[in-house]
Amino acid sequence: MTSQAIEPIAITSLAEEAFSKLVQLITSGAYSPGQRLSESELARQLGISRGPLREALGRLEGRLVTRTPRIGIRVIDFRPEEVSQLFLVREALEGMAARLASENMTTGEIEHLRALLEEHGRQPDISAGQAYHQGVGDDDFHFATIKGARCEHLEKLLLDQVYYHLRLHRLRASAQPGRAQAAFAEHREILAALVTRNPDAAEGCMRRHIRNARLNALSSLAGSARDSREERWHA
Amino acid sequence: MTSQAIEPIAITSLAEEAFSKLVQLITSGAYSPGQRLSESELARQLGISRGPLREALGRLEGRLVTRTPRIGIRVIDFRPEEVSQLFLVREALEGMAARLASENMTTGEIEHLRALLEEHGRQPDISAGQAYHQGVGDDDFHFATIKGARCEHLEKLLLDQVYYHLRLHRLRASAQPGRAQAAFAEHREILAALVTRNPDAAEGCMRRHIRNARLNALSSLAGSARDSREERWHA
DNA sequence: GCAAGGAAAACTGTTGACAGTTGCAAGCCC
DNA sequence: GGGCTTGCAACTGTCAACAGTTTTCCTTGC
Repeated sequence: MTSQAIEPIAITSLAEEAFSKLVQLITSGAYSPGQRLSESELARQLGISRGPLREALGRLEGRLVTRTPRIGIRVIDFRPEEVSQLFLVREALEGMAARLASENMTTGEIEHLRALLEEHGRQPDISAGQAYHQGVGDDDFHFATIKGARCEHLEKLLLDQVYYHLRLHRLRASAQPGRAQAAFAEHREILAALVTRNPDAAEGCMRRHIRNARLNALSSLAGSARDSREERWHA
Repeated sequence: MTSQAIEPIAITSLAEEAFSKLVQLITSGAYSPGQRLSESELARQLGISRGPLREALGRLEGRLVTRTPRIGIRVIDFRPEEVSQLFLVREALEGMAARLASENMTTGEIEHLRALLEEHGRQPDISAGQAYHQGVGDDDFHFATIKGARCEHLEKLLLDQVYYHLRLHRLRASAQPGRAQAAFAEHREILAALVTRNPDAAEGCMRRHIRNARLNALSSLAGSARDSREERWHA
């Protein structure tokens, strides 16, 4: 007898798979903000009938698309003042996340964060003031901090909504000279507050960091420089 | 010639109407947290085919219902620690809303809020420590404060998500003796900060108020007293 | 050349039918 | 009596067809 465990077949549906696929397509830039999505065309491309597709699009409604009855579906498109608001929401939620992280993160997680920043600090682009390339997933400073907060609601709002919106709008970093360095320095201040388990400092530093990111994003929008599809939504 | 303006016919769809109807049904308590919803039965009761209903349920997914493929739909049901988290999110968002309201509310709006509290203060139930009956819509202190913040993202998150969840779970107020009076007093402190246009004070008072509401809700849950369907999600 | 109108194509919204799956009840066996 | 198995009804997931609406393109007239 072999002790090979049999993996259960993952149960899914076409609607679910279409939803995931569309989230990935939209947030990766395959469609621009404001772009019209044709249900008929999408169904053809995905190789499914329109029923489950409509269901998936329903799930996306109010998150990444807007639907006008009888007209169709568009990828959401924020006005500049809405982008600004997004950072206010982010400030509130990520400030709270940092506060909770200072209380709930394990020693190992904080160490991971420290090592992450150390590695980030070796990027030549930062000292040159050009860019701050962050990792993805666990290697992203913000992602790791949010996870460390141990608050599913917060996490869900940030990762499944706020961050999608940031990605969709390609908010640029380092448009201002020296911003990459400043962002990195701010990360280090946040880490210091986490290490000392100081909730007020953690929240305060994170909020200031997001406020600076907001100012940076706003000046980018003022320049109307939407020429790059490179994802820089952070700092 | 009459100058009677002709109102355009509102364009909607069965899916949209079903969505609105379901939101109302779920948040008004027609279905309990965790309850199974039958698509076949709902379609019969609403008098529509299952297509648009599935679309409406798709929109509700991740907001007020969870779907398990091939099994069906359930009204969301938060564990106690998730309820607690909901108040942390609320604290962050409503704290920010109060900050923005102190900066953005018109004199008329602040006056309306003052009049609202004055009227609330005449409720005999409050001095008796029994309950704090709040109005609905514009006559609700929190609702009015959030509107006064002038931040659509914040408003949408709070009114279309956080508050739905609070209503769904029937979080009780005034379970602790004296809570109604304390809640009312806290409202007045928030108002004072708004009147003086002090963002830090407004945020600080609102956050403390929500923290106290959280403690109150948690002690209600500890008592496992879910015997009333009366909607008291506030204080 | 431009604007208006009409026709056709493509689209969106909805329904009903079919296939596969799940849950419940009844029957049988120990 | 309890547990297990089987069968059937009801359900969920999907598709294709139909009806109504919108968009696009072409023609005509000024």
